[in-house]
Amino acid sequence: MIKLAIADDHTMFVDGIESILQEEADLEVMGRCFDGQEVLDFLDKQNIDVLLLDVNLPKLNGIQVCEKVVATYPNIKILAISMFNEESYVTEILNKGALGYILKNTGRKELVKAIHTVHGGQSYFSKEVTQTIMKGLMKQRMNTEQKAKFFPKISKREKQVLQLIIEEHTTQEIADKLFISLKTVESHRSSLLGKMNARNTAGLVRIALENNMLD
Amino acid sequence: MIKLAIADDHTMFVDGIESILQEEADLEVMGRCFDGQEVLDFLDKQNIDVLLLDVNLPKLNGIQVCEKVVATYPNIKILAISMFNEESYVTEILNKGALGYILKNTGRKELVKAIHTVHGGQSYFSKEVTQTIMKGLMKQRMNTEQKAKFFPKISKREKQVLQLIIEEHTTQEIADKLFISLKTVESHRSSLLGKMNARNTAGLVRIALENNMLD
DNA sequence: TGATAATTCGGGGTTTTCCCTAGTTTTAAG
DNA sequence: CTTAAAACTAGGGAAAACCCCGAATTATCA
Repeated sequence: MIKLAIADDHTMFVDGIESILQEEADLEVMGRCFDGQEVLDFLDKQNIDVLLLDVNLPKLNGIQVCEKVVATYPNIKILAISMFNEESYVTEILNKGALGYILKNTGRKELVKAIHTVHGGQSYFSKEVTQTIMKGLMKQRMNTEQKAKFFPKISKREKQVLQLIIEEHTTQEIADKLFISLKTVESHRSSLLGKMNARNTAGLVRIALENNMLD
Repeated sequence: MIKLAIADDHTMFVDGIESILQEEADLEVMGRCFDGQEVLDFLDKQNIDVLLLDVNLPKLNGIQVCEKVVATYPNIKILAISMFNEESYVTEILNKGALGYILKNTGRKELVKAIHTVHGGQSYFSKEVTQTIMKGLMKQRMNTEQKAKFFPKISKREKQVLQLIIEEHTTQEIADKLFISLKTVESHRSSLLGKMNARNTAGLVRIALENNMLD
């Protein structure tokens, strides 16, 4: 008997998964959690084998939850479930110790298979996710310059500049606010364009907002 | 016995709903559709009472599907189901003839209740959705000046330009794409800045993304 | 300690965006 | 049907953003 917990903020979805899994004789859903904090509280009291974890959770997101769970309960296998086949999501949560990553458009058979695979200690990915991971591996073979384009690691100062750009401040205004030269801010802008692989300010703002790069 | 069909592109979600509804004696799921076209094809062959319709469907979206279904099969009650409590979604699909609108974070009890209510010809909304509708009504009571400030009505052309700006195209590129002059696009940009109360491109993108002004 | 990244700044230039004005066409309302 | 508002079109000039070059100092991490 594999003991499970489901963490997703969409009740209907949790209900659905639970119904599906009830029909499996060797699977038992022990708990349902609707945000990241609930997951941690639940694991405090209950022991489980596999955690079905949505990447986009309120309060603590799936990545943060995954990190904490892996650190505290290394025996729990984590299967990430998400609407989005986003490389950043996939790589981040896998780096934090999740064993599998499946999309919400996978069928019941594949879901059950994924749970069994992960429970056995092996990793499992949806077909689409595998492609995404492959793409990620390709990038790792690239040199640092190219890598930087795909994995935006922006510095503290760059983040400040980015924040002010998004708040509609001009380069001159940003320079005044940060007590640095106009040219320095331009330099940071240029770095941001390169790192985030954006062509202009519009891209900078879009990518920053879409990837929640602000605090 | 209420005959149902489910239209949603996330298999896992459809499976879940189906499992939930199987436990209800008086509900029967007749069909599952994964995009808008499938819904229309299915209704050609099969007669149902209630259609559970996701707003964000591939090929034909839920709003388009709703319009067609209401026109062709006026007896079918439509219950919209969505991840998003977005006013534009809610009002649009209700205008097209949907009877109810519930979010995917509503529980199984409420789902079943919503189906019964809609089947009886009455409308049903999630609590959050009701608030959204209320907010919408409040807006209608405002004068045009206030409305413009908070709810910028941008024209068709302006929307096209805005979309392309967000996709990082320059003014020249946009002009070429739309077969109009550089100066005309600049003019549209200027109008957008005024209507959306933005100071520059960064603000344009931020406001557009935060308010879901794109299709 | 030694390489790497971050932060700072400058010159000099091109490209893009922004502002103001203004004509024509389309739409909506009286 | 007339008229006003809006949408769409555009030009010239100013401001801002972007690019390529180079370079110094300071942090950081292996």
